Amino acid sequence: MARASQTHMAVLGALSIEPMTGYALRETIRDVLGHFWSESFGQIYPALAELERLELVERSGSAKAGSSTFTITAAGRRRLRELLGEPVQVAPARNGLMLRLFFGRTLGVEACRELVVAAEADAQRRLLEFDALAVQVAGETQHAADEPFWQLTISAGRHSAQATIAWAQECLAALDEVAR
Amino acid sequence: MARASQTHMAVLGALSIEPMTGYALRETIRDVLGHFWSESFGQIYPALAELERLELVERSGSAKAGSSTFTITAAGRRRLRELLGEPVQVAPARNGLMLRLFFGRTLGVEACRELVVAAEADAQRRLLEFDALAVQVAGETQHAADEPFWQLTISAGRHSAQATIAWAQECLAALDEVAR
DNA sequence: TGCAACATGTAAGAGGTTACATGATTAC
DNA sequence: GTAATCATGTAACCTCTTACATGTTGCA
Repeated sequence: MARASQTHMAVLGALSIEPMTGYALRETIRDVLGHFWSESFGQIYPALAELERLELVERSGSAKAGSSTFTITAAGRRRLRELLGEPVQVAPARNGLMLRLFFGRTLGVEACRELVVAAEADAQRRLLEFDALAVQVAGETQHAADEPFWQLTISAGRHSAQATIAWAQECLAALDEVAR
Repeated sequence: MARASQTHMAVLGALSIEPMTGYALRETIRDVLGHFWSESFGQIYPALAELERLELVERSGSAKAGSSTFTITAAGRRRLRELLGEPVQVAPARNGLMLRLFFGRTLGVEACRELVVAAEADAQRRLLEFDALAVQVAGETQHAADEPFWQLTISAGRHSAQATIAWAQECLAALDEVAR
């Protein structure tokens, strides 16, 4: 059995919702999974070719004609279930903001403050996005069976953004203490 | 000017606290920066060689002798300040747990529940770690000037863990609704 | 004496991004 | 007609991890 591929999981997953072109696949991943997943063109097309070779997806219309739609096969759905059941791979932590704050004495209090303010603003923006997204998903009646699961991921984003905002405010108070 | 390197930032940063061997460097990064940063051996040694070539660190004792200590130079400290001042690079999001929950209808409610329970347990464990870490850092009088900054990163970890716990509990309630 | 931990490095390869090349279709 | 968008793919390159090879030091 081929080894687990996270890209295959994302691509098969997206195609399990509805058939689409490679281009639309990328847009869907960016717009729908964007707050917790990403794939680039350089990954998507080779993945589709590989999945086609394995008969996990089917292509209708030729690539030359400018546009071909990919549909997940029954074997593809089985493979998707298999991939989803594999242990979650935790990506090694790499948080550039925390690295800078850790060396805050060298970076300087003012620069730290700016980074924290920017992080808070970004979290506020994300919070608004999640609010809008939750309403939008709730209104899509054609995906009613998926909706509760999708709301879980939106809720996770919201909790994360709120935590960032609370932390940032605590941070700014602490940095005031340091500056004094 | 050489382009920004995140690994150089982490290595120079760690050496700015105290001189050490490559091996100790890896242990320090894992134990001290571990909850928000990681570097592997395969990155650290080439980075040290490159930094030595650029005269940003100095090696005392030869590699052949089995052990050499690396010390940051004045130019190294300047370079570190420069690197810390560069814009934070945001890594593309890749959250395997969220991807699985998003396709929860295919994965199944029970498997989702197990993933969420595991995520909550992990967050609880991290919370205890942060509590211990905060006390430990507060007790290290030799790093008094760095301490407030280090506490900021610990506080971020704590907020993040707490958010995960709150989310997980909400999640389990929502999954009960779905299962019913 | 032999094992565990300390220490340094290299090589192979997976995985991923970016830029480029190319062309079709649609809207103005 | 021409610009923007849709669409497919490749190539170069970079980063990072893993496994391997090698040797030293301390200690039970």
